[in-house]
Amino acid sequence: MARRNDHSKEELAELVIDATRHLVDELGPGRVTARKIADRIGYTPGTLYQRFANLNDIFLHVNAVNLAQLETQLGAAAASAETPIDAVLEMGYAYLNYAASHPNRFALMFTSHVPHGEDAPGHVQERVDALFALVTQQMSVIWPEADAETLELRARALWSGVHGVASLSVRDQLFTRHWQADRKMLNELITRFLR
Amino acid sequence: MARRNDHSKEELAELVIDATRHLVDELGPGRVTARKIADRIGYTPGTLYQRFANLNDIFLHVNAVNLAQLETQLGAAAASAETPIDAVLEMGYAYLNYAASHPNRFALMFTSHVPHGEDAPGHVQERVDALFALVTQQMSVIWPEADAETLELRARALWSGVHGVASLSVRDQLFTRHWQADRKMLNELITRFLR
DNA sequence: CAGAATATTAAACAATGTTCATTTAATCAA
DNA sequence: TTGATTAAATGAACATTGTTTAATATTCTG
Repeated sequence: MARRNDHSKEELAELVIDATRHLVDELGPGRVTARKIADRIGYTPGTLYQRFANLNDIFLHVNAVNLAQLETQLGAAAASAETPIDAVLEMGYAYLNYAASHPNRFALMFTSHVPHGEDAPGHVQERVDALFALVTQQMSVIWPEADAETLELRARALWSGVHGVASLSVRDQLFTRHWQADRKMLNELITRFLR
Repeated sequence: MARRNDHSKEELAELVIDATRHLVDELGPGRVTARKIADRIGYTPGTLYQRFANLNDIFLHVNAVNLAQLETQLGAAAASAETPIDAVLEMGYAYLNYAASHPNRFALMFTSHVPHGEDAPGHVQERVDALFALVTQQMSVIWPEADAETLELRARALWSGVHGVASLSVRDQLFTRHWQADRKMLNELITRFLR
């Protein structure tokens, strides 16, 4: 068998990314192998390397997709809020929720060894920027007189905090058995910061 | 060659842990292999598996050592401060500093896939607890009237935030080119929280 | 319809974590 | 001082990994 034009380049790339996405969900980042991806889409491992530089490259593309998805969820959460403070809170909960619902995706994005080299899809940085922008936007409502630099700093500061809670929570490194400790901590962190 | 009593069980275990610690520093968690560890201490890979269940087990022991070291540094930072708020700030800086100085150690502790199973050295949880305790302690000075549960929650909330800044900073995921952005963010986060 | 271009494969490579029978030295009993 | 027992360390093997590449078979082009 060789050269069956079952899929176009773009279709194949999407097949690979999608299969990898699901494999990551099912097995966790560390157990996703080139052969498993190839198996799932009905190709052989070698094929992957024509569209992607290596496995890491594929993971980066998966991250881009997931970040975009996360971004829309955060956007929706913010949109449903009445006040800017509520918006940030809701976004925080949405973030926590995403991490809890898709721990493996979250791990791939933030707690796996996926170095973003030159060949990385520029999308990733853009997506993270967009994420921070959502927070900055709310803060500009809370502090209308603050300059851009201050807002950027504060947004990143608070959101890093939110990220910290989510990170430790997914990895069960909070070591507390309070019910919904992560949500309570998030509430504490955000309200004290924005007050 | 076989059975040369060059080292006792305990000595050998320490040799392994120490060699792994340095290899992690030099190569990053992902590039440390059983053969490299064995090479460095002048043994063969098989030997590692008499003292440790597997590579992951070794990593967990390395984490325990590193956590203890981090703990002493945070303790020292707090001790040198005048006020409790300063103490938390200094601890935060020390945390950030440790992450920046030893990014690979930090990665192994928090951003690598090192599942802590049953066989895990209980030390790890105890070390994390001790770390949180350092923060809680300062907060009990700031809020003398607060009950234990509130303090625990607040300490974990703030420290998760600090951890978030450090995490994103080590991985260059803050995507800002402000000079010492991480330190500024940390200051913002802590002072606003404790104010 | 011949020939060029290319998508896909299959096989190979070195390196990985881990296991285990074998070998060698140290320990113990006499 | 022997001989037998115990245990430490080896080395070879295994399956699996990411990645490369020559060969293959199909589609495209003239």
